[in-house]
Amino acid sequence: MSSEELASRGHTTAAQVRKDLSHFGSFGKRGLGYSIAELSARLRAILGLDRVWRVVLVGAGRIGSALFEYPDFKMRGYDCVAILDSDPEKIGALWGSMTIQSAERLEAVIDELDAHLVILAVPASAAQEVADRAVQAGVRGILNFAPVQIKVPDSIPVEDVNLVMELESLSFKITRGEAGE
Amino acid sequence: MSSEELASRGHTTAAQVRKDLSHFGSFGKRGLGYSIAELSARLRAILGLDRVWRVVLVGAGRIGSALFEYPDFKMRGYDCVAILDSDPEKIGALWGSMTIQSAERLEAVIDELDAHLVILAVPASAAQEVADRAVQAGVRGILNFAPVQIKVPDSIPVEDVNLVMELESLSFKITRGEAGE
DNA sequence: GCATGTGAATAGGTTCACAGCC
DNA sequence: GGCTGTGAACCTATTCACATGC
Repeated sequence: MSSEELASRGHTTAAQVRKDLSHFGSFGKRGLGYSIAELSARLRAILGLDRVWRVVLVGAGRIGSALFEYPDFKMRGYDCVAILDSDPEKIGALWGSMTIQSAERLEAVIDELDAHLVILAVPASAAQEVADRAVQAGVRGILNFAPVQIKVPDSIPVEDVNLVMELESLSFKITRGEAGE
Repeated sequence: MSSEELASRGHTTAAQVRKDLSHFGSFGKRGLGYSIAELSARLRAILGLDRVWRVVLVGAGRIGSALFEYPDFKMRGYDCVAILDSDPEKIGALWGSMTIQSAERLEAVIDELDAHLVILAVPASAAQEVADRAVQAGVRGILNFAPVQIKVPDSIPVEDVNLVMELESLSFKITRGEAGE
């Protein structure tokens, strides 16, 4: 496949595709384009997707449940090894074959199960405390759904997903009359 | 509040805050800083948040449910005026005081209720068709949770939320050993 | 011949630093 | 004195265009 075709699929330009890829090496063949199989394998390695990431889900509410049921989740190499919640009503309940455990067990499960990532699907008021404890317990990265900026050491990457901000971005673009995407 | 303090709260620099704000006008007072009340009002107007946006939720699955229950949703000026699904088992069910309607009614509800935005919480296989119909019916913007790039006219902004990509971004940052955020 | 990979040119965005105003 | 608003300097990212290799 040519950089031209990759670009059109990815909402970008051919030059951009080539420049970006060249940053990590030289994967194509001149006159021919890129081999999908090879490109895919190389990119998976670069992105760190050629391994299993063990994930602890904190917060067994609706967002947590939506994530847990997401079909691509396990398929893409993310293994949810524990579900925690602080609500006594929920603790002990089963999601599929997994038992919801007490949020107090956060440090224990990260340590015992050697978890790499934590998904924060808790209320904003609890997010910072859970994040602090997770970092202390040795977690490597955090996916944060709580609508609050959490503070962690620079060495721990955090990705924020804030649904209201996505809607606000739409509002802005519509209001300004900008082009889409 | 000074640009310095705004910066520290927003994970950025004072110069950045001033430059960004200056793009939309001159909201501060020299020697004093910015009035929170005025700044907030001006930014809300710029972002188009000083009005109600009517939203149609398509897909009454777990993601849809998580969104619908999100407390900030209505509070921030987004009014969910209809919930649609194509599953006959779900049609007619109540979420709060709202009845889930047939997905066939998409054009009808957009038109009748003068909806501005559509939230796509449907499987990837259905996303493009729903998007096409929504655009045809006059929707102004789309929030897309389906893990697929939908094609719409340039004049219609689309925001994509892809949970797996957020995790992959974490994987990459951890693998490269980069700093967080 | 054809499409990559890459320097050079360009555009865009961030930081600096200070004049101007409170 | 303090802090904004902004041109100038700087840095990063995108686009161009072509030499290189299949």
